[in-house]
Amino acid sequence: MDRRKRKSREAIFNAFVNLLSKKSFDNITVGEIIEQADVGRATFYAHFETKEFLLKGLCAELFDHIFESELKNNTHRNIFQCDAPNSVFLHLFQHFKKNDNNICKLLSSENNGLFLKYFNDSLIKLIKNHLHEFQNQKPDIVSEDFWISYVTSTFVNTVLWWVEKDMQLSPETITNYFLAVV
Amino acid sequence: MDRRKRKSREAIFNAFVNLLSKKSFDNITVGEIIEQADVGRATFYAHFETKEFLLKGLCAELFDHIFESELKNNTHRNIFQCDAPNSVFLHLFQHFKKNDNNICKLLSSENNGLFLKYFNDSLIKLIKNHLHEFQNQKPDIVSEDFWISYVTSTFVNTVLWWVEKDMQLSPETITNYFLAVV
DNA sequence: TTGAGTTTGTTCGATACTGAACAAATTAAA
DNA sequence: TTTAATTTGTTCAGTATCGAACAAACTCAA
Repeated sequence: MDRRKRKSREAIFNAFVNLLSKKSFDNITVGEIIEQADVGRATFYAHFETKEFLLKGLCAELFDHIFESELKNNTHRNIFQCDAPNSVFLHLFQHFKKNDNNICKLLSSENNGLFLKYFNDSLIKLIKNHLHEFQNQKPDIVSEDFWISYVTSTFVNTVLWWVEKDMQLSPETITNYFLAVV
Repeated sequence: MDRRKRKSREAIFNAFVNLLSKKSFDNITVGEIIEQADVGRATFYAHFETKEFLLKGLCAELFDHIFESELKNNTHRNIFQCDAPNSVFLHLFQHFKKNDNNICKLLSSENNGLFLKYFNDSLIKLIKNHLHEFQNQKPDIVSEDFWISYVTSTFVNTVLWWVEKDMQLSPETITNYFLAVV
């Protein structure tokens, strides 16, 4: 990616998450974002159609990172940085625990609907790749699609519950909780 | 200044002073600077003719800040930030004490010749503006030019001596030392 | 409801930056 | 000295960003 694109993109993401740590998504204006990101208005809209797409992009960035660390050839520059563990689920919990870029604020926010939607959508793709890990638990009656949807929503709910309890359990423990129920 | 120019300029300055804190001016290559600054080669040369001009620019930036805080309307964005005291000399000593952007490395470096030259040149302009503070000390025999040169070099030597002694004396004390001898 | 102020999203000419290539100068090693 | 490798400084077509303006949509108090 062109150096300028990468810089603008990172600047906008960083400004966005900084603002998210202070106020809710709905109360953040594009004007505030571009001011904090120190980029022009036209630049913002060259990258993101709307504020919602920015949020979507942030989620994509998170899951890109998760996907990539799976493939082990972590070459491209991503705003999320860590040493990826074996389990993708543990990996995700760890990122939430680290509260990378205040991502948790998005989950526990009053207006988390949009984020949850993206979260869910991205997660489904991830779960599909790891379906084999749950294959033997799947009851024969249910369809695969339903099974994927079930595992995904269970994961989302586990995360929500965990965040609501201020993430007092360790990422390892909550991962085991999740694996135990599905 | 155009947002892009300002950003590139700041990035290059910051990369430069970071490198200066690790190695001497002569051992720093333009390649290293642009890598750390994360800008293209052509961009560097669009801003600075050579590495020497970069150093010159850094000095200018420091003295611009000093001059500006004198005029009290500190509007434009400068890489040096502080609350300016009454005495410009104290102000300068304070910046050295803070070691803003490793500026001291430049003074105590083996190859400080070039920097000292710029330092001296910039300082002369500053001293000229404050000549009235030393006017009653000037012997009648000596010319004004000589007097300026004398005060300037005395200040430079005071700074060098102070830095050499690891700046153990407070900025206030060393300022008084300086004012006492001239 | 009205009107003033804010925010959104778009437009466009001007400009800075990119990336890649290149010859020339410098440095280091053989 | 000769050679290889590094570094310098320049060039240029392609692209992203700038800044400033603008209409349209929205907000909210009067």
